Amino acid sequence: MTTGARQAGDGTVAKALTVLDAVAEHGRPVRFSELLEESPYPKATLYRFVQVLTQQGMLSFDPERQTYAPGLRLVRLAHAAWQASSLAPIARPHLDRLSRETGETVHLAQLDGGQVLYVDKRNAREPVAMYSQAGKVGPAYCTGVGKAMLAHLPETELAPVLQQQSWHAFTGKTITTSDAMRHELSEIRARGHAFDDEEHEPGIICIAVPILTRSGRVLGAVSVTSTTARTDLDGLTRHLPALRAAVSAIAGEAQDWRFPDQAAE
Amino acid sequence: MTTGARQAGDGTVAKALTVLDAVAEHGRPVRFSELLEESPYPKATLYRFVQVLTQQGMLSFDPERQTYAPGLRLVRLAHAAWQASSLAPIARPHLDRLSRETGETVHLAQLDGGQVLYVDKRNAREPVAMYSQAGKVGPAYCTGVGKAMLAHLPETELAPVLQQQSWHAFTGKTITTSDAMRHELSEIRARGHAFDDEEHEPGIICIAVPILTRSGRVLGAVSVTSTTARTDLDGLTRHLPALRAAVSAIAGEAQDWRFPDQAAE
DNA sequence: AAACCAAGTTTCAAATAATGAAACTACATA
DNA sequence: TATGTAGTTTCATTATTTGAAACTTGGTTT
Repeated sequence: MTTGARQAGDGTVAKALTVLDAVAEHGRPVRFSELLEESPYPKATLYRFVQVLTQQGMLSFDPERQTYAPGLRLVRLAHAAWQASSLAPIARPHLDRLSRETGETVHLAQLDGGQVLYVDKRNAREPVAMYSQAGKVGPAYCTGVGKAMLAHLPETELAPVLQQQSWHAFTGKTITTSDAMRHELSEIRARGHAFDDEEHEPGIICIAVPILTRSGRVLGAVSVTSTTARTDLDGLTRHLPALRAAVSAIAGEAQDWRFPDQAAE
Repeated sequence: MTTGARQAGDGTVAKALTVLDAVAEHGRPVRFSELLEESPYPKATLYRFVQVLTQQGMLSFDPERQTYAPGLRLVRLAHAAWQASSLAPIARPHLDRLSRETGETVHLAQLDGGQVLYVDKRNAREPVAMYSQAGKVGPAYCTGVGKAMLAHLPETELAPVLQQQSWHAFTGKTITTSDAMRHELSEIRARGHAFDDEEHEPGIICIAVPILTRSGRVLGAVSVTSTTARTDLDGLTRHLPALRAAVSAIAGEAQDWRFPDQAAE
């Protein structure tokens, strides 16, 4: 095994994906020269990567502007990813109903690498959503869905995750230490649901419930979000029955469908 | 010496992406052996590809069941792609409005490699089971959005695309030859909008309008879909004003956003 | 108009990574 | 224990990638 300086020289595919990331991170069409500035690769090498990726549909090239953007092949792949590796397809009808019943914003999230990945979402007003809203990641330590999931992680998984958190104080109410979080998590465990009391964004509050397998393994979480202008934490608890109903329906179907028990790793 | 131009054997990256596609197409976690069966590559080679892709986060591996699924990095990239290179973010409010006004299913599509890629969708108030979801691909020659876009393709792009079509007769009304299609396309061009008269699915009809730049380049298309049980082609034309309004709004914003006259920001 | 410049594209020998048959391991089943 | 199946590793061979530099293109300055 090559320890020490692990250069990017350990795989052509890896390097090409680096370039893909670079384009994606811009969020706007990018010029070749812009990529070149940030790239560790020489002109000709980067040029070839960009050519291959474009030819493969992973990037799209606008010949008028001479700019590169993420390609439509990625959109296609996304559909598959969303279908296959998330709870979203199972949860869809239940989120729809929850959204109708509560009239509030609804989130479905899963835990990934210590972060919260929003896998699906219903807006307070719009009844239909796409995977477009998946792919957004957020902090685990200051969101309702994040804390709901952390509360049910076994210690061996929880410890490293807590270590990864940035503990940035987004608001005055953000929990910013591991110890405080462990206390909060035990309360959430006892209570069965988590709140986000403006810990991430001022004025935004939510109530969240974890999706668990029968054996207690965490699959994800669902939350109902509102604003302090419209209600308060107590007010949110009136959505609990609907929230619990949705979560247990999702858990039941997920169990049958795809997540037989036993933890990984 | 350049060997005879063979198929996709022209790059490691391309081959790896092929593997990605294979996993994505399954729509469920796949075993290594399943991939091996379909793969043109020998065991060791495929194994290395899968290893690299997993290590890179493009695939995720479930060690319990020894299965591969599309990975989280892919979800993130895909989100970026959807945001940056599709019309969806621009079109969103307009699709919402069109959906409200018509009460029917609304599709936003783009052309990708001779196929129709549905990049966004709004369901009808009465949901009808249908073959289309955001991120899915469909045939260009027998869908309203597909024909609307083909009608405005320059000849140099149209010819190869027509050659790629399968011309499978999904229904008795499907157009199944290039010549018939060229005639249909000229009618669509003259008329300004395309119909799908049960050419893809029995009972499903739609009206579609292309999204064009000022210079006439095709960006995408929007359609309003209904069923023969509820209306007919003439009936669909009453949605034309709303459809045109949505399309021209999208075209206008797309022009500003994606094709600015000056690089700014 | 000529000179210049910047961005993008191509070349080619050297360096490197990919290849794949076969051997090996792990685990399940007879 | 024997046998089969799925997954993993090895390593000499082969093909691909690499990147400095030269070249092209299109636009701007002198």
